[in-house]
Amino acid sequence: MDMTWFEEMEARIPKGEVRTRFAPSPTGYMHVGNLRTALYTWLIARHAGGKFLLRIEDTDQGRLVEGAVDVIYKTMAECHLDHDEGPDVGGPVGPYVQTERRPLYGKYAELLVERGHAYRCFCEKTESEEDAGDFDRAADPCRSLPPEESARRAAAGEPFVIRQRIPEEGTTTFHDEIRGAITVENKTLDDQVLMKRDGLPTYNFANVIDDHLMGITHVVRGNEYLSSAPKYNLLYEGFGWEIPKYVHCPPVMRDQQNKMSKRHGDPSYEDLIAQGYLTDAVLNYVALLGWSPRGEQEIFTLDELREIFEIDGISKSPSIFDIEKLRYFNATYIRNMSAEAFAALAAPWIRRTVKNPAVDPAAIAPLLQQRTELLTEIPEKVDFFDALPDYGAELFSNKKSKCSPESAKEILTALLPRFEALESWTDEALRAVMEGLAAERGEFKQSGDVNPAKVMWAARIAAAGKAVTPGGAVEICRILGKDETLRRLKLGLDKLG
RNA sequence: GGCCCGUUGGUCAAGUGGUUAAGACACCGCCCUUUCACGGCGGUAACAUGGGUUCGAGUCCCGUACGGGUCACCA
Repeated sequence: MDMTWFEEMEARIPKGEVRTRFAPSPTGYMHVGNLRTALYTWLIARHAGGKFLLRIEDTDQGRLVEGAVDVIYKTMAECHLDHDEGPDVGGPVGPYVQTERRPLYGKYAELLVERGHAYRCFCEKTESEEDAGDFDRAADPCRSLPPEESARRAAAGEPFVIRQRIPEEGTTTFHDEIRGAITVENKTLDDQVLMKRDGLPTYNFANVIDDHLMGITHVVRGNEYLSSAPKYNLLYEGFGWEIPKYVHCPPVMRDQQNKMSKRHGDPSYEDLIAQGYLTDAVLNYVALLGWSPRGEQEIFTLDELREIFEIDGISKSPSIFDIEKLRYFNATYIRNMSAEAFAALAAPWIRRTVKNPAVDPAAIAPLLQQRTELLTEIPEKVDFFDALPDYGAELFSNKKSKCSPESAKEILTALLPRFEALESWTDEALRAVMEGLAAERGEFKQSGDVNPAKVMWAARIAAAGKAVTPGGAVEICRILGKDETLRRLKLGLDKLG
């Protein structure tokens, strides 16, 4: 074996900095759980001023999806999770696509065989999954094959897999950053396959090799790998490599029992965006799902998160994804935007139902900002600006403002000529007219102030044709414009007979 | 089944031997209010369970229950 090759590989590894990696397989979409793992991984690197790498794990050709890698790049960029090294930007420890790293793994497996930490197994492949679990290393004759014979049979072309040689006795302890030290007995570990019969590495083996060769200092991944961690450690020890820190994140659940899954119809990141959620709100929510900061603040920018993120704030137990709370975060993000930013964001959603070019979406947006939790609910909220809904006279009845169809008729009758006479069609003017009418009608509050409730209700119903609207009579009439408002008030009077 | 991990209100969660057991979402009530929202104030609601250790346990130890993960030549 050519030792200098291994030394060269070692020499490429950057030292003295925190390095983390996100290693998704290209499935065509981003799970919420994956997004959170990506975020935590990125935060750990950025908090420490280290490097964040992207590695594509595409060894499962069967699951390959066209364009899926682009989805990963696009999502990461959209979420501002920038990477320092990766397939697209290169880096010192490439290639960053697992299929391109294929030639590496066999060499390391052979090295392990030479050192006695792994061995060739020539046994027949077990076909059924049930039997596969029954592999008994004590009974495997290959485990104790003399090295010369093993090498001879391999050279003769006999097919084999390479298995890890787990010590029979003793225990292995590994350290998880979230839970602390965990010790297991070696006899409960199995001689897992490292290299498959087809010469390709298994996932676990490829991971160890790649993480080491890429200088990964913190291996951040799902809880499901917790029980294979001791085997990883034995592998690192077999190579004489430094063991990275493990951060096993608990899963994001859909309910008490089940992980979130596409199969159960749970939304992916892309689905959430399509449902009207904002990227920043999703990231903020997901950051707090399974991790908590020290104080009571909940709304954080990515920069703030990067400042304060600590691994020990990650929780040990699974978290249930609560769409209601995400909704709240989303609403908060919408409210906290500048009016201009919201107007720009809302405009296309307003235009879905408001086609009339005379109505300016920018005028409607301010009415919406405090009333929108999801962008997708905008179109139905503003549809009445485009076309007056078909409504019945009973809509004028309202207990709280003490309005009835009869009083509405009086009000509209009195309002029409005054609106017609209005020179300037502004909020102030409209308000003055309506409050003036209420005063004339003797509608006052206990405090003695004018109570325009009844007038406003009648005007708003006539103008909007809906019981619930964003904004009040004043704003709606102003946006509608004089001609359209007058037309609608007359129409209302018609309905009231 | 073996091994490993976990368990504070409906949900997210703080809490690291002494607290009236935070806070947020949701829910309910009140206030504000031209509808609906926003906002403000208040309320209901939790340490899975049984034993220890200790002057004192949500916090430490052991057992039990429940949940999850894993035990593939899948990733």
